[in-house]
Amino acid sequence: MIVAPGPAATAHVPASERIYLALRQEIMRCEIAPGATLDATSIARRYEVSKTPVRDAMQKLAADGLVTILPRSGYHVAPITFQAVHDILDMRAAIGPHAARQAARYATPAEVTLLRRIVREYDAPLDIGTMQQVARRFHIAIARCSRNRRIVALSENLFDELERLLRFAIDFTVKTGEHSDEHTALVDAIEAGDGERAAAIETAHIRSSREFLIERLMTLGYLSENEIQIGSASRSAGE
Amino acid sequence: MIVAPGPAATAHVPASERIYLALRQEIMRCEIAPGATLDATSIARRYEVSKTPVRDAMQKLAADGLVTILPRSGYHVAPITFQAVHDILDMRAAIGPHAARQAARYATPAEVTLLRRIVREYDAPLDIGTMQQVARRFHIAIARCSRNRRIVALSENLFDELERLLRFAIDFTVKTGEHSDEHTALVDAIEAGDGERAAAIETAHIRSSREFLIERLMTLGYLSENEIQIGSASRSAGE
DNA sequence: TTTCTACATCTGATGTATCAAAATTGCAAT
DNA sequence: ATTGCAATTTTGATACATCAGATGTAGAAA
Repeated sequence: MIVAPGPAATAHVPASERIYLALRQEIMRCEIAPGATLDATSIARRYEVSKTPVRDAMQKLAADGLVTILPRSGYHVAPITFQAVHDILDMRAAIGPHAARQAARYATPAEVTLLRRIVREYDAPLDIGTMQQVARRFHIAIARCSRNRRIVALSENLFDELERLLRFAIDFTVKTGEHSDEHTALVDAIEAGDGERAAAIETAHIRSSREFLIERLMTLGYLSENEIQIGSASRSAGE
Repeated sequence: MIVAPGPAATAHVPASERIYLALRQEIMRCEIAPGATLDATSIARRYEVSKTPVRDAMQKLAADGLVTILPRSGYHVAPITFQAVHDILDMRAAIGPHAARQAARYATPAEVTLLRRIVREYDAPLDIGTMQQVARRFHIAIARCSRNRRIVALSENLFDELERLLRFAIDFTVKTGEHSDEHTALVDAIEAGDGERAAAIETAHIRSSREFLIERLMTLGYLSENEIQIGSASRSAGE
């Protein structure tokens, strides 16, 4: 029962997936402006395919919340609103502490080792961009420890979207070096199996992170009053 | 101004939406068995449309997590696994208390009134089915108070899926009459603006709800060991 | 006879080209 | 300036073609 001479494991390039990934990346990097209208036909031309896979891609993007589909009208990439930023940060505040608490219950020694390895990456001075990447991996690793696939998927989604929303607001060249202690303490709590302490640390961490980001947005002129609106007037998204 | 003689206000029946809703309902009511394979062609015949809207519907269902798409292979309705039940209940444990806490911050008097009206429905003796409906409306009303659209959407999704997962396990004719106090206390805390108390009550509530459901599942013979598996062998979902 | 492998077939998803319907846009007329 | 109509644009749907994977059959080896 050796597995044959396998010509590599089916290197499928499911076309619609290609377009989905490509568009997703462009949207996330804001190479396609928030609020912009997407024309299925021209996209189909650009990627040299028909419109059907484009439709599939649009559906997937809509599922991610990256585009909204107005029936018989058009595909719009989600605008950046204060509401959206708030929702995401608030959602992290709901998920993060819970994930930390569950991680304290379920994390294996191997997983704790992985967490420590990630934390160590904070030692080097990092720009905000890569720091966010590290933070992303760290928190998603914790999410995995929670033994809840939904939480993992949701966490990934939140980080992705947050990255996009902040791309407008953050100067990615800024250097920072910090947080290492906080993260170490969190891993310690997880290793000790102290769920409440882990949750508390994560709560504080997310709160400070949230305040940092909000303040930064306000400093940079977004969030002037209590409304940021980059992109089309958000059609009240209906029911 | 006046909306024309309108043949009814554009009773848009966006075909793909029709099929999506129809299939969704069938899947949720387990009229289509968990783990079953869906044939796009026959579905297209059944609803007298082409395959394209069926594909769109499948994408949406996949986004809801109700079907999994194996590329070039088939559409399968999600099997019922212990993991799935666990994930959903755990997710509620993460979201619920946070929503309650935020509701305590943001709820308007009108919203509190609405919540009290819903709680009052518990006074009459209800079977489990309608009780779940009431519980659903109650918790979603709270989610709305949190001012976080994601939390609202996620809550709705969780309740929907939970309903499906439990349809196998619950005897919907059982009568129960309870919980009214717990819910009243929760609304009181929200009205008083006491977020921590609201969150604590919700935590306890979800915990007892969870235990009730798990115990019920075990009593009924599901969850024999620590695995329930209705439907196809869950292809280990990769990655 | 049994089993394993190689081949052929068949099913069903994926993609293309085309068409129809609806909405937005621009123009013209009042 | 506003309203109504027509033309363009773009989505939504259909029918058809293609292609990968699953299934079934037959033949060879044990």
